[in-house]
Amino acid sequence: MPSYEYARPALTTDCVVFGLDEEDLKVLLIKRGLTPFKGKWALPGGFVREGEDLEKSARRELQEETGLKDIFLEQLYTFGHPKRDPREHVVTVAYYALVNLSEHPPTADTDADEAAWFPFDDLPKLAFDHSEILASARERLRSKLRYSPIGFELLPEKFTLTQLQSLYERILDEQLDKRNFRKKLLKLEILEETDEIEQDVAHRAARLYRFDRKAYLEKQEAGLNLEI
Amino acid sequence: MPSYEYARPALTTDCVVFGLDEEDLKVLLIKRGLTPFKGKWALPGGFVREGEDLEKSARRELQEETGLKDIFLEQLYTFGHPKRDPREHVVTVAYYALVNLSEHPPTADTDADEAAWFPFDDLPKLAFDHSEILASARERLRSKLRYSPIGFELLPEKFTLTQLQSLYERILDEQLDKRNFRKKLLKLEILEETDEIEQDVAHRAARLYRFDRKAYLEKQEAGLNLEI
DNA sequence: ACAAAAGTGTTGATCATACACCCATGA
DNA sequence: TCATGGGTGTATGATCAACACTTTTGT
Repeated sequence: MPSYEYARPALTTDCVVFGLDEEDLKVLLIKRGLTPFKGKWALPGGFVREGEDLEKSARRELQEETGLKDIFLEQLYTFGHPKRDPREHVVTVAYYALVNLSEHPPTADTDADEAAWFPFDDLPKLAFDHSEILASARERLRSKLRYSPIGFELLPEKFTLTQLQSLYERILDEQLDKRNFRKKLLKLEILEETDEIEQDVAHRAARLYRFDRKAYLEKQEAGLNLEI
Repeated sequence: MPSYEYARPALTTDCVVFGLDEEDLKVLLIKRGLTPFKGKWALPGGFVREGEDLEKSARRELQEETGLKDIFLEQLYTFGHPKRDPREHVVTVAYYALVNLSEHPPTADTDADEAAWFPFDDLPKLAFDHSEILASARERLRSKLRYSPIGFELLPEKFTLTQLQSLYERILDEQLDKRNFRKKLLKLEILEETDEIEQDVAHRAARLYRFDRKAYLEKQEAGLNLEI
């Protein structure tokens, strides 16, 4: 059955970009310059080109629309309800990405459209089924964080244990015990203690740690359980 | 940016159907009747039609090619490498399905092609990148089984605890302790004890249990951890 | 009576949780 | 010297892993 017997749905990629600052878990949205949903906020994304790899497409669109590149990106789910785009049947392969907000300030570069960070808990109405995609990405982030050290992607290279705990608390949406949290994370032996401390704080400065990717990969290979 | 500015990749769905019998974890394959890979074994699947929902498409192809319907089916991952199909760029949304083999005998109905069950550990060379899709489905099955009671989909409605344990052992590929396994599963309270026992065995007959879907959903709602 | 699998409890080790105070620093 | 968050240990209960024998049934 050759493909040209039937009309094809169109194919896009969309990307849920998460960032974290002192206040919130944030999401990067772009303001649409074109119909449909012109002027509405939406996920960055666009049509996949013939011959283009899906992840490459997601990364290309992300860079064109928000300036972001070389960031953590993982496939989320493919959404294909025939009516999700009012024009025609458009299937979208959704990705989610994590960035360190301190290196990607509140308003990113933009190619054509306006881009801005929104608190996840205070989002505008979104175009298409993008709210659904966002909810699904939020759920994935939560569950993935429980068994995989992806949180580091949201932090600067060097961070304090309190920053890390706060990240877990805000993403998992539950309070954690300080002592137990530290014990557990240090026991994993995937954090490297640096000899630096945080700067410019009006109290005792905390030690800075760094994620030890190599140690993590070795432990993962060895089949160790790295749940938090 | 309207979709017709660029040529579109084609879109298919493919389905990895797992079954379990006394011997093996098995996979349902079809023999391709058309080029490319004519005569080679492949996953059941085919082109998504304009206006057709993805999951519906996967189910339709599955029924057309293997006769299977109304089975557990879940989206796996979307594979889109531009060269995965030698003809042109074809993106496939892969699903995986679980069936109770005792109700779907070794050779299924077929629409156009030949369909047959193969032991997962002794597969023929497959068309396209279907080996990769299969490996990915196997991994998903393993990890999903650890925290979700999907194993019941592979068993008859009523089953013994030994059957269930054997299922876990074969999918997780590790030996489990009989007493601990029983304790753990019974404590979850998602198994309903029937008043029947297995028939025609040359030894003491085991009690039959049934998966209590309602109890499971309630516990899941309540946020209980149902890891094995 | 024998072969085959069913069924059943206890113990020790490990892990998770709960919890409160002193310390270092800058203002 | 005060305010702020940094950093630390222990005790209790819960959970997990290891382990072997008796029971039931069919042949």
